[in-house]
Amino acid sequence: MGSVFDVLRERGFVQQCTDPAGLEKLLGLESVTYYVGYDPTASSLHAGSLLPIMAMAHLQQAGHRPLGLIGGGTTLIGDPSGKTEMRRLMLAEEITANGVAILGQLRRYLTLDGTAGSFLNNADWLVPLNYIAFLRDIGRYFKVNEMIRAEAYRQRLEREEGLSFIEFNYQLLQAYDFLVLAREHDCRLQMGGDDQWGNILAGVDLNRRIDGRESFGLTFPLLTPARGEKMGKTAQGAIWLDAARTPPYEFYQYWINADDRDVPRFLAYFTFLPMEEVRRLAALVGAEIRHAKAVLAFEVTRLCHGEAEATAARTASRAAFGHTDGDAAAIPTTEVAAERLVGGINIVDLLCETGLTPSRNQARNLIGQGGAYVNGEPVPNPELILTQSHIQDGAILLRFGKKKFHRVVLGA
RNA sequence: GGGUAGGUGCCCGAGUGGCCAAAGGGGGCGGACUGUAAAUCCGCUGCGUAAGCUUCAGUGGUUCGACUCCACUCCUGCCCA
Repeated sequence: MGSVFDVLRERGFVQQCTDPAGLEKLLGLESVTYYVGYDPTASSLHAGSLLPIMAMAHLQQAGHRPLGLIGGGTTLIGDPSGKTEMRRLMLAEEITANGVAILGQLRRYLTLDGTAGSFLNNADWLVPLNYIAFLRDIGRYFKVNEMIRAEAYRQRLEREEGLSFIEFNYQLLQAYDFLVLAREHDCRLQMGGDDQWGNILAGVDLNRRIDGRESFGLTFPLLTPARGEKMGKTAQGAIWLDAARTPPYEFYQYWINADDRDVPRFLAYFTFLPMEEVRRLAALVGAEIRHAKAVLAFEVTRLCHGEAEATAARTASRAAFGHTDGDAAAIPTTEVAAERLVGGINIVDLLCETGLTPSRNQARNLIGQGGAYVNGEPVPNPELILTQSHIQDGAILLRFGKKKFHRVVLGA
């Protein structure tokens, strides 16, 4: 029987670890408290954050104790790691509100009841810090020549943007976080993206040097999808975990549209399917891969938004793409007053109103290129007027290109 | 603080008085081909039905006319202190 560490390893979560053998042993001996920090820079986490969340969930399922840490204090400064430019400084109230929202999202994956796991904000101990005391007690352990050797800082130093002093301090604060968590919550393990390796190491070092306490660090691979931007980001924007920002239907579509090459690891990372099943699905070839994508999309959506939403998203997706005649209600929908349809609505106006198209020019452009459809029929010209006769099964189905659907229904 | 080089559309990056809504590339989008995949090929990519309008860090100025010239402001890199 494999250990949790084996599970993490097998699923591809382990990029670097300060002491794999030691950590594996510890995880086998006792319930270990571990943490991952999340930056409350937005009121929602996005698909990219799912990787650490899933890792945390695997560990909790094995009986270990997660600490969900919000970087409320560090976000007041800005993290330079892997970022090409300095973050906008944010207001404290905004950061706190974001933290609350993020906690709600973490709770869908983790139990953070204060016993099985906890939720913390580093603003609690970072904000009251005394500068002189901090320099004396913590700062003395950091060597600048070592720090600038770290990849994250080196990149910044080489770029044109420069690196401000407060950002440079991030590593000290993150290391200090680990020290505090180790002392007050007996936290033994910090995990994070591979770009956090330097910061995590700094914390492990600090624990050893100040308290003589052994702690561990583990990083996840930085996920770069086969095509496109960072994980969880599309050119249209991020894929948020918040249903208000990214409706379950769109969330589902994001995953079902995954690149073939990403499917095997996505299944391992973002679902709890047993690895035998993952391997079976990953072995599919050609058009069959679509089955694997459907499973991926459903599972990830189910974990994030629940069974009902996932089912609705799947049904709507199947209906939209012509696989079945199911209920398409989960497709993004706009209500239009009945009387307006009596007079007739111009297709360009409607395209803009539904948000399918950001401007009238682009709506016309799309129509000109044959990329706009009403109920599956290409829109012949921008002068097309839609009336009640276009309603089919209670809605007008607009389509933008091959994949973007939108329903228009009668409203009050 | 001194010197110097810069700030251009989603990003990178040309442009250096009119021919510029602004080259080129990337990205994105549409079409064809497919499997709601990739690769490839073709097209589109500020707003406006149009006339036209608003963009090239900001403000003011010179000029018939400025992204291009001048002044000041803000921001950034590099060198010096």
